[in-house]
This record gives sequence, structure tokens and C-alpha cells, in this order.
Amino acid sequence: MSRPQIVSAGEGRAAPEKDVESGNSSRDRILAAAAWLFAERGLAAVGLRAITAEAGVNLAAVNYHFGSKEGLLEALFERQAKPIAEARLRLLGECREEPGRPPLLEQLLEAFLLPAFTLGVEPALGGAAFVRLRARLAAETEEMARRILVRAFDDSSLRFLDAMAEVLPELPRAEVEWRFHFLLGTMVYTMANNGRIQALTKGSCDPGDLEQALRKLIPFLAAGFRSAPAPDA
Amino acid sequence: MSRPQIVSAGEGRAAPEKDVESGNSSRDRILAAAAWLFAERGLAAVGLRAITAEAGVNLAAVNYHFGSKEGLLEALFERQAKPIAEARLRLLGECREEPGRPPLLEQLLEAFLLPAFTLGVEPALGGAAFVRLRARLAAETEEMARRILVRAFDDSSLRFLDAMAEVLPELPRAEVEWRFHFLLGTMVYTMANNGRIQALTKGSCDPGDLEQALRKLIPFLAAGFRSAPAPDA
DNA sequence: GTCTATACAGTGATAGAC
DNA sequence: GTCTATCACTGTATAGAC
Repeated sequence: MSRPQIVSAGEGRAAPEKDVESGNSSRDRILAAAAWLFAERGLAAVGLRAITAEAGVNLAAVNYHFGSKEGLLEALFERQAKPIAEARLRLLGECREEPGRPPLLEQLLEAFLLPAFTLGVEPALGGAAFVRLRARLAAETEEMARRILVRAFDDSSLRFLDAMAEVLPELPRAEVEWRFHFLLGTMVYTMANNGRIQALTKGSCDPGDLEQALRKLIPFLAAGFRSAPAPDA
Repeated sequence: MSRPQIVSAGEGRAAPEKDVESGNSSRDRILAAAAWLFAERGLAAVGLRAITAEAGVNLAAVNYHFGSKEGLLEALFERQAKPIAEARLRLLGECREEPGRPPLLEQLLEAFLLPAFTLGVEPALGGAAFVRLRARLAAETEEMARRILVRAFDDSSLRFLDAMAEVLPELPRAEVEWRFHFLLGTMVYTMANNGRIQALTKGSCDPGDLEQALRKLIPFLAAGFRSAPAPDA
């Protein structure tokens, strides 16, 4: 694996300072170093000292800019989650009933899942580690993790929830919500790729192959969403 | 549960009386204290010093008996997972096609999910914290977590995988495996109860209500399992 | 405002005496 | 087997330099 270029050398741009995207302020260098190291070595195995050394800044810079290690994590996550949420909404806007295209429900499922599966593994955004980071946060009960996920994804998720309720008018809203919850479960668990199913099936089923996972997941979920509502109580 | 009555005669020590279930050896006291504290305060917030103080043993005792904090976690998890795996297999043995009972697939799903949802929250086994611990381990990519889960659940899971393949003979084995993977995702994510869906739906959908979750989950999964297989490539 | 050097209280782990 | 003392290391906080 090649190291990401942290400092972008002078390209033609005439505004060298404060490039928001890939700036070389110490704040941005910390973010880049953290993304790189988390991707390379995992999450818990990377301490603040490793990050600050990689970024070429002082240890205290992390606390100055982000308040805490958790704050750094939050900033990093938010930055990486943004393109996913945006892509989701863009794809949602392109969903329409049309001959030759899959049913609307399948379109919605793909629009929701595809950005998470593809953008999630882009090296520029921290690579596969980010996907696992998401999965880990999803398993967290603490307030911080919840807040991070909510801020990053709730508005786009809510839009999808509404769209799905619209596509399934015969289903009570609460039922759609439960099923959306189950959808999140399959997505997050697949992204976590904890190796359980590989061990169980001796490798014949590999959730690390996200393209195939998507192809298997969408029909499975679509059938679940379309099933008759469960008795309520 | 009865333990063997055989006591070696003429031993120097008088009646060692190691009760395996709720013994007061230092090893068992550590396990009990850890289960209690993890349930009470969460996982990361509890240090070895708190555990050893609660158990009334020395700090080094943990490393002596379990090798490391991870080793303690593993022992604890294994002890708590065992009744779940056993209950699953027992319920699996009671599944049969019979008039007046749900279809076999639904029976299998319930036999698999019910022990995880009910035994998982029993206070005697560490309470709700154990459920979250499971969810957290499932999101872990590290070798240790994988090994723990495999040792605890793989044999019973494999039996269910086989049973489901048998109930769905028209489905390729790989397809059943993928769907079993999705089943695990919905289960773990529901058990994690990270608060996401509550926030999204303003509380109208609460996965903390595991009984209702089960009633919503089984039809959803059954429909997914029964859907036509996806194209393979 | 930004950044640095340094100190601090906490962790899990371990060697060796008893 | 058990305990004391200590180790290396963590995230955090602060005082002060530019």
C-alpha cells in the first residue's frame, strides 16, 4: 500500500493557504494521518502519539483542535460520511418507475446501500477501515457514538424511510420502520465483515466482496419489505 | 445441577468444596465481579483495578488466572454463551412439521433467535450488558473476538445452517449461507440496540423490546429466505 | 490563535519475593 | 498461588512560547 500524499505540492491553484479539502494546516494533517493509520493498523491499536508523530505535530495539538481523541474520531467520521450521505440523496433523486428498470423498492434499496458499500472503501476516505469504524460505532451504546451517527446519517436515512413508506402504502408506518432497522442491521453487519460467515462456510461466502453482497442483499431485503405485516400485538 | 460427590480420601486439606457454579475461589469471584461491573457500568469504563477490588483479590490475580483482560473477557463470554447455544440446540430438536404449528422455517428462525433474545438479558448471566457485549464483539475484526465467537457459537450455528438448507432445498447452499449471514446481521444489530432507530422514529420503534422485535423479525426473515435466489454472477 | 514542552493520573502487564 | 512493586504506555491538562 502506498502512502497518501499528505501535503499537496504547489499545483496551479493560487490560493495555497487553507485548502479545505486537503489542506496542510496541522488540523488537516492530523486528520489525514489518523485516517491513514486507522486504515493501516486498525482503530484501537493507534494511539495519539503515533498520529501526532505521523502528522509531524505535537501531541497536544490533537486536544487543542479536537478536544479529545473522541473528538478527532468524530471529525474524521463526519468528513468521511458526508460523501456517502450526499451520494445517497443524489441516487434517491434518480429513482423512478420506468419500464426496463427494477421495481422502485429495489431501486431505493440500491440507492441506499451502494454508496455505503462503494464510497466506504475508497482509499482516499480511509479505506476499508472506515467501513469497520462505522460498524463499530453502530455496535456502540454510548452517547457519543449515537450522536456521531445521527449527525452524519439521520437526515438522509429519514428521507429513505419516507420514500419506502410511500412505495409500500399497504404497510403501517411502524412496520416500515422495523424493516428499515433490519435493513441497517444487514448493511452494518456485512460491512463489519467480522469473518464469522467465512469461518462458518469455509470461505465459500465472503461478505468482503461487497459487490456480490449487494447482489444477494437487495432481493433478500426486498422480499422482507414486501411480506405481509406481522400482527402488532 | 449436581456435582460429583467424590472427594479424595485422606487428603491434607479438609473438604476443599469448590462449587463450580458459584464458587468462592478467586477465579470465580473475579468472574462474578466482572460480570456485575460490566453490566452495571459498561465495558470500557471498567478497569482491572475495579474488578479486583470488587472481587476482593489482588490486581495480579486477573493476569494469573486469565492471562490478560482479554482472557477474562473470553472466559466470561464463554460462560454466558453456553446456555444460549444449548437452548438453541434443544429447541432445534423440537422443531417439526405438524398441523397447527408455524411452517418449519419460522420454527427454525424462532429456535435460533429466541435463546439469544431471552437468555441474553437474564440478570444472572450479566444482563443486558452481555447482549451488547456480543454485538460489540460481532463488530470486531480482530482475531481474538473472532475466536471467541467461533468457539462459543459455531457448532450450533452450523447445525441451523444445515437445517435451513434442508428446509429450502430449491436454494443453492451458497444462497442459504448469505441469507444466514443477513439473519445474523439483523439479530446482532437488534441486540446492540444502539438507539439509532429510536432517534430516527422518535421512539415509535424500540428494538429494546426484544419480544416485539422477535415478532417483527421472524416474518421479515422468513420472506427473505423464501425469495427466489439471486443470479450468481 | 496556534503550537510546544512537560507533567499527571490512569491503564494493563510482569518479574520476583514470600 | 498470591502479593508487592514497578514498568511502559495511554489520553488528558496546563503553562507558556511564538
